Amino acid sequence: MKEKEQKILDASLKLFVERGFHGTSTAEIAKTAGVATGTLFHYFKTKEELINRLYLYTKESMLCEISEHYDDKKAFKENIKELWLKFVRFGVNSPYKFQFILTFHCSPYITSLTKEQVESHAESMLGIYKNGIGKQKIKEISFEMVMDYFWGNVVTVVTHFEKYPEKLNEKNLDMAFELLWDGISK
Amino acid sequence: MKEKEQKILDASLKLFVERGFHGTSTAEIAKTAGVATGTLFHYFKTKEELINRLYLYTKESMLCEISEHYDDKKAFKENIKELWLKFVRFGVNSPYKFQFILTFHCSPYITSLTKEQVESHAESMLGIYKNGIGKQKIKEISFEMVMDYFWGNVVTVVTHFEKYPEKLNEKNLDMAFELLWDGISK
Amino acid sequence: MKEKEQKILDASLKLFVERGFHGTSTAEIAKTAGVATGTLFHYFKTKEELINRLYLYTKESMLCEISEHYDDKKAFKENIKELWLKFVRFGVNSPYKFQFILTFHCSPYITSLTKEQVESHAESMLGIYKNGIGKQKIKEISFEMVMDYFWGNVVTVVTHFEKYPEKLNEKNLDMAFELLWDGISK
Amino acid sequence: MKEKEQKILDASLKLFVERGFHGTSTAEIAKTAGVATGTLFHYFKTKEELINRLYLYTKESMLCEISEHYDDKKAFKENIKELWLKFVRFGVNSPYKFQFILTFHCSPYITSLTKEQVESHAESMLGIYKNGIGKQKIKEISFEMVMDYFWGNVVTVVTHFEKYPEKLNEKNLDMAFELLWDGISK
DNA sequence: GATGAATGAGAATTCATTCAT
DNA sequence: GATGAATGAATTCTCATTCAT
Repeated sequence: MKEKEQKILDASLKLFVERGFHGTSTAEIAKTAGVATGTLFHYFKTKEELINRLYLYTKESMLCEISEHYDDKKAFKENIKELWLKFVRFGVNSPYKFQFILTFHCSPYITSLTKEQVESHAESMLGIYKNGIGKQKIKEISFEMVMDYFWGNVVTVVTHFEKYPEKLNEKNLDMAFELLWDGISK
Repeated sequence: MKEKEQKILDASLKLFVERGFHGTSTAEIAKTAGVATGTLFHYFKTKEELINRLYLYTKESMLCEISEHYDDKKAFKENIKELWLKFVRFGVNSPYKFQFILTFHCSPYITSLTKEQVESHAESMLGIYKNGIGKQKIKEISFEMVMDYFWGNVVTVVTHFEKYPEKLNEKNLDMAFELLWDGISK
Repeated sequence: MKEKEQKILDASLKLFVERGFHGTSTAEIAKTAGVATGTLFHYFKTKEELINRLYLYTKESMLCEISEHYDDKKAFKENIKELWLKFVRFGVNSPYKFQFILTFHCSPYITSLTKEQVESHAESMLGIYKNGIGKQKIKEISFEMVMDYFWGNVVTVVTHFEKYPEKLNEKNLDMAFELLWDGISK
Repeated sequence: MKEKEQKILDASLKLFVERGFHGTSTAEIAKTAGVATGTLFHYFKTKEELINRLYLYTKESMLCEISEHYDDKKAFKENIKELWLKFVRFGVNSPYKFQFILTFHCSPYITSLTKEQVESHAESMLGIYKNGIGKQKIKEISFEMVMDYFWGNVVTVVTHFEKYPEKLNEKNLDMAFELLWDGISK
């Protein structure tokens, strides 16, 4: 990716999260990125294309950092905790990207075409779920509920540590995971 | 409250949730409410005042429906479940108001002055928390964490049942609460 | 005139002078006058009618205070000084009315119909002029020039004493008149 | 200065003089200037900035044309007449600029910051005044009064010749100056 | 007479987008 | 590729005027 293109993505990530899509003008993005407005439209045909490309970029960033593989040698709880930790760490380390995905996942600016382009984290979760059910480790609740609960928990925890950064340490992370685990495990 | 004022609040609640603050024009709000644009500005000096008054209104609506009292005769778990249910039911019955509070609670359009005007639900939660800790019913985690976890759980559950309305029944509500309870209880 | 009608005239005189015609809203006039907007439009069909009636009112006020008669017994200079003094005193004592006439005499809001309704001070001036020319007291310059010079002088003097109110005394008034007199007299 | 910027200044000069600040819409200015409304706001951030920049521009125009130097070789009267003529000629040749300065010099739209940026014509006048007093050529009246009288006279004369353009000739200009000179000289 | 809620055309200003350089 | 002047539709907000009470 060209340097200016990257700068535009970075600037718009920050601004879209802080002020929303309609609250951010392309002029501001260009200014923040240190380029001319014409340059922005050279790389991104429209503002909508910009936010869609930004969505692809952030989602890829996240999936890249997650990319876990279920490890049969480890205990089931370890496997799920590892996945959980990866999401939480991504959220804590890349708060803008995390918040962007959170905010714009359901927004009308992200076309369904874009959404199709990113494989969801559902697949890896589905494996874990089936395994957990099979081994009778987790309660018999629907896959959708577990998915939503897992993700909701990640969001809650990331948001919490963003509010109270001084609380972010291994012990509290472990405790936070136990809240999730004790909730879903048998 | 005057009839037209109410219609404007209703219309803006819907539109702000669906399209965001900057994504909704005052002309659209007025049209949806069935009044002239001038009328909107007769009741609300600026668009910002409108969203702030809307915030006060929705928050009051919620607190009005929650307004629980801790009942010593009931078991601790019953008490906390009742509070949880009230929030979830509010979210399910008033999805726009619930989503509005969720989206705009942290938005820069809501002034701190407005936020001061609504007593948070923290107070009732604090009573329950202390009681739970005292009776050694809940894990020894910080109050802030319990608060965030409780609220995050409510959000997750409401969102889930909005996605899958056919799943909304007593049994699934109970199961959803158990996810929370087993997480935070000793 | 009804009390509220008078209050509206007073309020609009002040506001039109301070902020101009378009810079003053009827709502502000009503508020300053202590009446409802509807009341303003009860007494004055339109904003334009208001400023036209205000023009008639201020012009009448002035002409009423001027209303001089040429006195053959007095010296020619005395006669003209008396007229000059009356204008200057009106300007100093009723600065809003004076400024209003000054500003709106040539404005497009005052219809020619309105202007016709007020006899100008030209008539009395014409008498003086002819007399002055006849007695060979004043230079042989056109009537129009004398008129404009006389009136320009009044405006200059009134404006000057408004800027430096501490200088307003008999001596300085006399000196100011001499500037005019020595200019136009032979 | 860019071509479109100049066209906007020219158009607003005409319209502000003819209809006043609030009586002129930015849309009209843009239309008259032959540019889009957006272009106006590209060069002038607000309507207020426009009128302030216009004030600087007109005042500079005038001072540029005046820029006299007292010439000791000439008679005192000649010197003062030359200055007077320059002002009158500016007013006659640039009636819009002259009227604009006249109307907006005391208006609240022109910020004091703007006024500071233009050196007044007072300085050259002060030199003439001191010289005149010193040579016992002019009456012993305050500097402020002479200033106001001189300027008031210029305004009167310019306005008069605008009303009666057919009267504008050397002879009448001389006569008009004599009105001023005989007024202030000993 | 007096009120002020209601109206909608019009005001100043913003902004995504284009295009000549 | 890069720039930023230029555009005009859309936005927030104002205001003269009306009319039911």
